[in-house]
Amino acid sequence: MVYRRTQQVVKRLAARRNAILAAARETCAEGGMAAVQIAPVAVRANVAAGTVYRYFPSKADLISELIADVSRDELAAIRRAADAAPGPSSALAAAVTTVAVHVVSNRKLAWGILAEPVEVDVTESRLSSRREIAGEIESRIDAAIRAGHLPAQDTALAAAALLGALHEALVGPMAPDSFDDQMKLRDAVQTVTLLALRAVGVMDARARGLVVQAVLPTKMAATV
Amino acid sequence: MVYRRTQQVVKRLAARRNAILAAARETCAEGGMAAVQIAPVAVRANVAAGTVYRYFPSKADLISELIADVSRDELAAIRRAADAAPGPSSALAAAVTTVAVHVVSNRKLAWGILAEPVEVDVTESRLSSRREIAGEIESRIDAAIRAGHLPAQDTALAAAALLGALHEALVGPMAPDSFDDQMKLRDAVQTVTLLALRAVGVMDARARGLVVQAVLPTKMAATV
DNA sequence: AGAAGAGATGAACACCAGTTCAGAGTCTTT
DNA sequence: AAAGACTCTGAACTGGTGTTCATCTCTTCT
Repeated sequence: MVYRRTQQVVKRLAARRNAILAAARETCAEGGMAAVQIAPVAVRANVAAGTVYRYFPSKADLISELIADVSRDELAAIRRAADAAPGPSSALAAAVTTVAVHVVSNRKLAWGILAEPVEVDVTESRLSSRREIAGEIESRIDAAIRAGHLPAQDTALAAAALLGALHEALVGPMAPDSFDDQMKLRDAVQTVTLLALRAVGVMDARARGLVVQAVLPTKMAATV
Repeated sequence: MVYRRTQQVVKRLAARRNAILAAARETCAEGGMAAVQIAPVAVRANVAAGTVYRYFPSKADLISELIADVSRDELAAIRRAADAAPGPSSALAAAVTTVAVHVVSNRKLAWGILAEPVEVDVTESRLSSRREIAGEIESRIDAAIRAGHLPAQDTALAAAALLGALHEALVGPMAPDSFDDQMKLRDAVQTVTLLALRAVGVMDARARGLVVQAVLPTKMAATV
């Protein structure tokens, strides 16, 4: 007898897989990576614990996919924002601002994806996630250098440093407990973006202008 | 009967405690925080596993003390370097360079202390460690501002961002696998220090001068 | 409708490092 | 020297979470 998956089943399987991933993402956004355990995620996705293993070989795989997923969305958002900017410097400012806004708006998730301790080994996917984002920033820095807006420099190191600055200032443990009102949040984003632009060599006066332009069009409540 | 600890015993107890902490530190420097487990540390310190619990109530306490210990040394080194500098800007440059050199020279340890996933909860001690170091950097930034060398700004956020940049660029997962030769290491330190100084608003030309001055006197092989 | 393949279930299992504690060893006092 | 107090030992215990698998349910094909 030849059993063949009907279209309906294929769809249901895909939906389940997505439901599990979505459940993991929501769980992470609410309680951080520590809360992403098989049992709770399964409950949230309306499946049994064992079912999770029919879709993901192990917890490490589940979390790796989660990280890749979030990372993909983030990268797309950065590209969108940067591509919409009028010039290389604005593009860089827009990229940086986008990252800043996203991480402050979704700190638990960002922290979980980026740095929060996990039992299983997810260093690989975290690394490639960082590489993707850093690569994008790096190419924007590079474009600005080629346009003569920035001094020549080690772009890889600069990109890494920029992201590190954003993360530590906005989502790390030292970041203010809560950016309660929109204004404080906006201030923090502006300050850090300004810092980042100056770091790569944008002149102070020019940087201020770029920051204002970059922050204005950004939906502050953006979801990662 | 009144039992009284003789001086010799007090000394031995203290020595043992130090031996355990030292063993933990060495273990962390070699294998990262993941390697800091009670059994291996006990073996290294030449005591039984149970003995560790006569000196530290739990693994969390042991690691917290380890973090505090390293942090204390680091803070002292930063102060020493900064205080020896001729002016506020040089002091800031010296402080940043010191951190940079220390973290690249001891990456496994730095990563373990700063950000590596741990089973137990050490967020508190990591937080205060960061606060101490960031506070020192912050006050140096503040001094430079008061001296009119830097524009006014949110110093707390700036200090956090600076440290984040150093960490991500030099010890994070994206940092080059190894700064094999002294020259590469020196280059990385210089580049990142330059980036950091520009971030807080030091003019590019001036920043370059400060970096060269700051890097020169630093023992590159410094131990944290 | 019924047989057979595929998917889902969830209780039971396995693993593993932190922690405990009864007994052995060491030091202090009389 | 002997008793009492403190310290050390390390094998056994514990707790919690990822993972498995015998069983059940659902789907496909004749």
